[in-house]
Amino acid sequence: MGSDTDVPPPPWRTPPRKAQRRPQLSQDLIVETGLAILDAEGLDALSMRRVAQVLGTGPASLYAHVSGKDELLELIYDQVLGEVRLPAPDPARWQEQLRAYAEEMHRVLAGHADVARAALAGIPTGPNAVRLAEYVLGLLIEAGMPPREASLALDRLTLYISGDAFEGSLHYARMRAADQPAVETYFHRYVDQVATYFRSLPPERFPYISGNVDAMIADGGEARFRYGLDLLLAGLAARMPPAPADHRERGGR
Amino acid sequence: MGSDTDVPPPPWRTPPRKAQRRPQLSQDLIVETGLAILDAEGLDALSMRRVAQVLGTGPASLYAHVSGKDELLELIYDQVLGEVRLPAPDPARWQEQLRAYAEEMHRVLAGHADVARAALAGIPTGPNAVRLAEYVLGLLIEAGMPPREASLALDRLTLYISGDAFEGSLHYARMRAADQPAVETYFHRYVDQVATYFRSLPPERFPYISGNVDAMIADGGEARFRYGLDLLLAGLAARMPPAPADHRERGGR
DNA sequence: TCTAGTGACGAACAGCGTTCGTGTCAAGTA
DNA sequence: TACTTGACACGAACGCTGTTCGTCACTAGA
Repeated sequence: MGSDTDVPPPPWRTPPRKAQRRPQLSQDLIVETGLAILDAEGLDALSMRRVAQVLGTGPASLYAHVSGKDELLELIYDQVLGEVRLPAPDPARWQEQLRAYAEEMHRVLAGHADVARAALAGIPTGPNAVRLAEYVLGLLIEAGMPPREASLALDRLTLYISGDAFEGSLHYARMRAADQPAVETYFHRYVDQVATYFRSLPPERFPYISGNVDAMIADGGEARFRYGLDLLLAGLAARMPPAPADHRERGGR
Repeated sequence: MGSDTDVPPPPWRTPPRKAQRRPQLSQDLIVETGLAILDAEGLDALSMRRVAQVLGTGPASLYAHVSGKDELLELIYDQVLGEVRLPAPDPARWQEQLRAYAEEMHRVLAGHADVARAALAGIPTGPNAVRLAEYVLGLLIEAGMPPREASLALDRLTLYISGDAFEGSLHYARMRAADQPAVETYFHRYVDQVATYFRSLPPERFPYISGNVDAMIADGGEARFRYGLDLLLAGLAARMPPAPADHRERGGR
């Protein structure tokens, strides 16, 4: 979406205009800088002062382009959503495409450290969020789902994806806070810690937990996300009207 | 100004016998006070200084009983989880009981303002969280689900409940920040605002959103939560092995 | 009665988001 | 070309946060 609206190179007029005293602050520049800090140092390190410092100015200068930190987070989040790539909708394959959408969205959110913590922290109404909502809504409605239920499904699916990414980002933040070197190292230690705690529970009072520790720690974040997605999609498929509402194919089933 | 070093009312807990010089701080008292502040003024107002102020002391005094704010939030959250009441597990009615569990949990979280924001903010491992996990895990395993899948289902269900409550608590926080008098007033205005925004979108670019605004705002938080819960339960039911013995229902769809 | 130790706590540190008042530069107008 | 205007940059400050240090009062044990 951003590729057709922005025109990055106007080379005949602006480039040599280099006023170092006035660094040409803009909302886009602030958002870009904020996202860079978020990716490099995490959400906890993202402060107005930090953004201003990177831009070589004071925090007060940002408020001419951004109403506050909340708006900055929303803008950053929507910028990230712009990376979500969607195939052309094909309602006949709605289930497959819905899964692809969820996994793509999850992939993008996971790729930007703990940006998901900003996702749930505000109600996203940016242009990219709207674009994604339109896609899912259209897919479900064209597949035959009543609009009211389609909006419910969109809402729940979004909540699930954001919630899972949010939870994952918390682990990421803890890893960062603990100065752990690698993701695998941190995760291994964390899982070990939880497993040890579960095993230490009195078996007569918590037989199911203490007796199934290995089963509880068997699956990682990826498998957990897919399992919940499978549950939601199965639930949706059970509610979807059986025959496609298209005029041509009346399949017997 | 600011000479009011006298603490006017400690209405939550008045030490009747002990000397006022030593207010007998304890972890329980701190957690109780923190929960009271959370309920009365919201999570944003819950600070170490605020807790200390209510207890008539300084913030440094709290650190002898609580390692920091994170631990305090975890303790408060687990205290809230203690309010969840569970019936005796009956695996034959696992679906019904699982729904009851989810709604009870949701009810308790919603009853404590934005305590849910503390729920997702930390990984709960308190005694009450373990108790609830044991209940759900046992219910699903005894109903015939493999332990590994049962732990997946528990994980996803917990995420969904917490995520939904978290989202709701954000609205609560915004209502509080906007000094809105009543919940209904705030919600009505918010929904109106979103609906107006959706209607203002160009119909040729966003036909499904702008054409179904009424359907999108039809259902409130309660209905949305139940719908997602239905999806998850339906997905689980489809994966559950058929009942072992007496009663089997032929699905009529 | 003396001593040891534990918990309470004032003060301070470093950082946060945000606002105010002032300064300065670029563009518009005469 | 000279003047005006207005938007933007920004230093400083306010009030807040979580947390730590050093000290001090008090109580329990000898």
